Amino acid sequence: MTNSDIPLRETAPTATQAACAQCSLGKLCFPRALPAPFRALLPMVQEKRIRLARGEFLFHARDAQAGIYAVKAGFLKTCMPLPDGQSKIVGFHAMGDVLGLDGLGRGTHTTDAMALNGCEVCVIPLNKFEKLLEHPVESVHVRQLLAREIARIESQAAAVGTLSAKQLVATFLLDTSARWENRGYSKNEFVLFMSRKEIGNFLGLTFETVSRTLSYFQSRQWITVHGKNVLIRDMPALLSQLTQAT
Amino acid sequence: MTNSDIPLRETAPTATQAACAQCSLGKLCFPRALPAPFRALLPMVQEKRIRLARGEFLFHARDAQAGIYAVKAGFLKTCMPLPDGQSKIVGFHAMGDVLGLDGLGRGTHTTDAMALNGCEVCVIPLNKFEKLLEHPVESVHVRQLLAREIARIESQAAAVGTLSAKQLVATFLLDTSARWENRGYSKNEFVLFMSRKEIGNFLGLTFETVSRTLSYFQSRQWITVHGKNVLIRDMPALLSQLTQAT
DNA sequence: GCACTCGTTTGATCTACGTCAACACGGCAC
DNA sequence: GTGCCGTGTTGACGTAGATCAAACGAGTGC
Repeated sequence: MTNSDIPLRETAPTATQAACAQCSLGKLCFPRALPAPFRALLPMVQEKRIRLARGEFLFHARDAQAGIYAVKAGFLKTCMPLPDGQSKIVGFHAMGDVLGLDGLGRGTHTTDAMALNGCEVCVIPLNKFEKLLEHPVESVHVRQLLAREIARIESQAAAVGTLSAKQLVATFLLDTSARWENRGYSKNEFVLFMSRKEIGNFLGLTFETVSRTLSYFQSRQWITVHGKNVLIRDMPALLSQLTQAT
Repeated sequence: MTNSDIPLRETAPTATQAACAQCSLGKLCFPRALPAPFRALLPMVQEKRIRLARGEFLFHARDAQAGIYAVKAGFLKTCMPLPDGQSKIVGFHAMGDVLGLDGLGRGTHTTDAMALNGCEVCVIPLNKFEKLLEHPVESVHVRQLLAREIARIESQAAAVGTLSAKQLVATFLLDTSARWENRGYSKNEFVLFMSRKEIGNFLGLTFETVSRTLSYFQSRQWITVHGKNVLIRDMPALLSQLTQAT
């Protein structure tokens, strides 16, 4: 719990820092969101990168928390185990997302995190993360990350179990579109990085219903789907679904 | 953003501090969870208490965030507005709960908070809250509150939209029971402080289904319900519902 | 006392979505 | 090429829970 042994500003540049500086994540990435004067902190927090193959786990629920993770490349899902042995996907995560914050409360994770394809993830070990948090600026940043996560999950929780299948799938497409747009890609044309089954699990629907609903949207010319490729052709029509009575 | 003008430890005891020291919330309350050396901070953070009548709002979604709230007495619900004009209950809150954390991310609330009955709520204005957070111990405490909130909502989101009505209502009863027990009351006999309609909204069910499910549990002698009064007579039977196939 | 409202229970029916099942497509091994 | 397997689409049918409806009890005002 002492913070006197960390030479905050004096740390010399290292290979890691250089790597961060060149990182394609740019301002999306968690450490990079630091204001310029605090960039020198980076070498201290970032320990290593992990590569994960499709299906590998970044962490498991009930694992002692090892650290905080920033997704550099690839896609992951986080799943919450249910009492009946099933498990439910609570989030999809892409480049620039931060994972593992759920462990800050109790020191153990509450979800599993699994790679959906080849992934590269930066790891900040927990003890280094704690040191970093002694810095007020960074502390505020993390609090904002946590609060935004609360807002995101709350709105997800509100949607599932209230909205109809059409509303849910429309919401999902629009959310995915917005995420791609935020990352500088087209908001109208993108590739889904998860299967119909995973979308269904996430939305509380069966994969057949997801498939049928996508087909329905396509039959109305609102979208074009070929496997995982999606082209949005009528965004307003999708938006109007959200306000439909049923 | 300066922190030099706050005489942290020198503050003399005040009426407010005395009030906190005698407060019936004890260690449940947010400021009281501070370790003893930091109790002196209290007079600085707690500005006032608000009284709310049934149906009054503590804050609205999109309000600029005014502060952080600790429930001293009574019950509240937080509701998230949905795009179709409906609104969904995302949480019930009782004595000792902290509200308003969702606003830390963007500075505006994402939910409405409404009193379910007569309430008394302690308010920590945001600027004072920020000052308090400059203290590392308190900063950790808030981070834990946030992380727990994430875990709570995540597991709620996982349940709704996946579980059957019987599973949802059983979970709800068991959660409510655990909350009462945490506060030092009986875990087998308690009073629901919300209507069937509100339970249904929270769980993603209609109030008729909630009512029918409670009647079903009663017909099996697992519980006794008279209006809002609940007596749990067979906790294991309720627990076994959670692991039922359907 | 009566009238009125709101919350709750219970019954009868309807429907969105789940379930089961058949088939098509694409990638991969060989 | 052929066979296989995982993923996706589409159809037929079943059901959990929504919807519609009626009746009851507890409050509240007068």
